[in-house]
Amino acid sequence: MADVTITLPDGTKRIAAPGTTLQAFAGELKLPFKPVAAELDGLAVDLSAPIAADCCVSFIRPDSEPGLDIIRHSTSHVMAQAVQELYPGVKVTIGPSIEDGFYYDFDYDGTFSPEDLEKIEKKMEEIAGRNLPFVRRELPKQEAIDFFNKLGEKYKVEIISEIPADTVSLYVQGEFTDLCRGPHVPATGMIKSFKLISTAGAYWRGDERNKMLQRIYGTAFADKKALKEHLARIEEAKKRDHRRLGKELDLFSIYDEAGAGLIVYHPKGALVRRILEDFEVRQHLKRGYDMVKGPQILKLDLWERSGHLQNYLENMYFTEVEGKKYGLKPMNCLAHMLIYRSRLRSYKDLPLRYFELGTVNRHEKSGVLHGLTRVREFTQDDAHILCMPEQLHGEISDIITFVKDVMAMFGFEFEVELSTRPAKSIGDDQSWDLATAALREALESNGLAYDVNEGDGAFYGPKIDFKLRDCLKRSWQCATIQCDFILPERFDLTYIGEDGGKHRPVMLHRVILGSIERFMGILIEHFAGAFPVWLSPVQAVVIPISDAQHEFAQQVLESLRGNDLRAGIDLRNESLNLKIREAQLQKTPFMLVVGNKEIEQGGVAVRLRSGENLGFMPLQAAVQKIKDTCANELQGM
RNA sequence: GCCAGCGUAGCUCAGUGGUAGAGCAGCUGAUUCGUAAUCAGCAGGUCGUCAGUUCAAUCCUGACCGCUGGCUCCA
Repeated sequence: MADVTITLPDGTKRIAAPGTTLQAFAGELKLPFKPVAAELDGLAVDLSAPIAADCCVSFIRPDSEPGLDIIRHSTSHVMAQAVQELYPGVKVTIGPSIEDGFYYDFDYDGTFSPEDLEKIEKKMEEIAGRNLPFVRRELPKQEAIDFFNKLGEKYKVEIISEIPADTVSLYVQGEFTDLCRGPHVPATGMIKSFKLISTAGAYWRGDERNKMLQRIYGTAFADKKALKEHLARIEEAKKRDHRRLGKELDLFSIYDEAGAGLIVYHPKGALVRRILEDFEVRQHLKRGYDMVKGPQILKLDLWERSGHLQNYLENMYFTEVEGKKYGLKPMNCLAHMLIYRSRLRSYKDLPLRYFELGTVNRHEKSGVLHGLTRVREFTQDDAHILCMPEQLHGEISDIITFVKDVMAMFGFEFEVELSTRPAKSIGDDQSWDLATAALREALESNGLAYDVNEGDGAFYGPKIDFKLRDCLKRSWQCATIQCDFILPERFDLTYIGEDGGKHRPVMLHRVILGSIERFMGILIEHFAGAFPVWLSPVQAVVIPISDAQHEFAQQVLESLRGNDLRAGIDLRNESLNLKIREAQLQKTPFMLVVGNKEIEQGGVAVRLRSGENLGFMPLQAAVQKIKDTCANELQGM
């Protein structure tokens, strides 16, 4: 048989005998790394695969993204083997690699304790030590089903039954066989740097009606050093956790006595929040929104009419006044629709943009609450835009620009998702299609990359979500734009068109920051507590060196406040070093030190929280410096 | 809501079947200081709540409340 020609990534060509395995071929190449698998004509395959014909081959580095993915996936198989060796009778389900690690879900009647994880880890090391090859087997579906049936692995049987192909692939390592697409590392000996992280309950197929399985999370890397660095990074990230910083910076707290998921703002947290809200009001007025304000409770009939009672009941709180039932608002839209309906509207009035910093209450399941990012009472920077269908595209575009501008100013990166009609929803197909198309077009004309989330829309319409990540890479929805043809109909909202006839407006629900609470949480983590100066609760602290400068320091403080700066003063009988240290730990942007020298020259010595010492500045110059910094941060918004 | 772990002083955390400790913070006094912790003394807790087991529970058991990590859900 004729030799085959292999093209390498750099374009060079090699000749090999047909049937040469990739592993053997890699050996000839003297690669500077130990490959975990290869790409054969763009398809990831095992190194044990033979080269049958002319092809392009590139080898996958263990420290590359696809390489780590394969290592983690193989590690999950090793973990499954370890678990089955230690706990006979445990059924395996699925065990994929995920961002930064992997997990495997087991059907086990007991639970895994931290001590169990240690045992499993030891067993995994033992299996790695056996250096068992990962052997790929392909067999007809029915044979695979019979095979797993014999083992009693009913979950595997269920999965195979749903695979459309005629044959499936299995991977065998020693006594352990798992259904798997592959590829895998050549042998368990390549699994060296891993750690089991945590356990969790997880519903089979993610459905809470199904049995809860026992999930074990772990992570794996190409080498021990990378693993150690990863674990250190997580520790480092925890230091900027907003729950921790919220306490350290005395911003807010949550009290058992008051209730779970309810935020109590301390002076500095309340101030930051207020500054954010002021910023929002300015931005909305600038962009043609009108401020409105609805009540916290509205009669039950209204919630029934809007569809909330049918679709949002389990998230709502109710109360009764003089025999009349009321619902505490979980959303702000109702009052906004009433305002629209309060008089006859002309097409010349549209679009109408109603903006409200609306505080809503939602009953969230206890297990989902999380610091500021998932709470039971929060304030949305909510707006409802009522417009003609032909204005929809422009309005959505403007909102997207609004979101982009605000996120850019804070320095956030975000991900975008388009969510379509869910099972539990109201309205006809035509309206849903129209609304979904409008959102899609606006995204595309703005050149935003997005993922589609089928069936994840609100019950009244499809939506675009903008997601930010917290310090531990968890993704949180902040801005959202929801298109709604349904509520205007339910509330019989109309406008008089050019033709003198009645027409139905379209409604957009949208938020920019989302919830002020959640956004603050993300902000705290993003800046590690060192807020931009314009947002800092204390922009400058005056620090006299000793009692002798107290009077002058007070004058400096008054002057700062007179210039609309948020300033504090540290008059404690403590050393300069201590005061500097504490101001630093509080992330105060400007420390204005006052000693006798400064009094003589009528100014302050300026130190930044970066540690940089700017030295003496006349007081007015320091004030101007702070103001300039703020203006610069706000980028003219 | 479900699975697991946790709940000890204001905070961070030790600890034990015979009712508890450290550091920081706090208070008092001394010190009056030049850019990340001055020194000394004092005080501080029905060990999340409620039941149960026990001669005896902060420790063991159960329920509840809350927190943490996930799952489902969601801004």
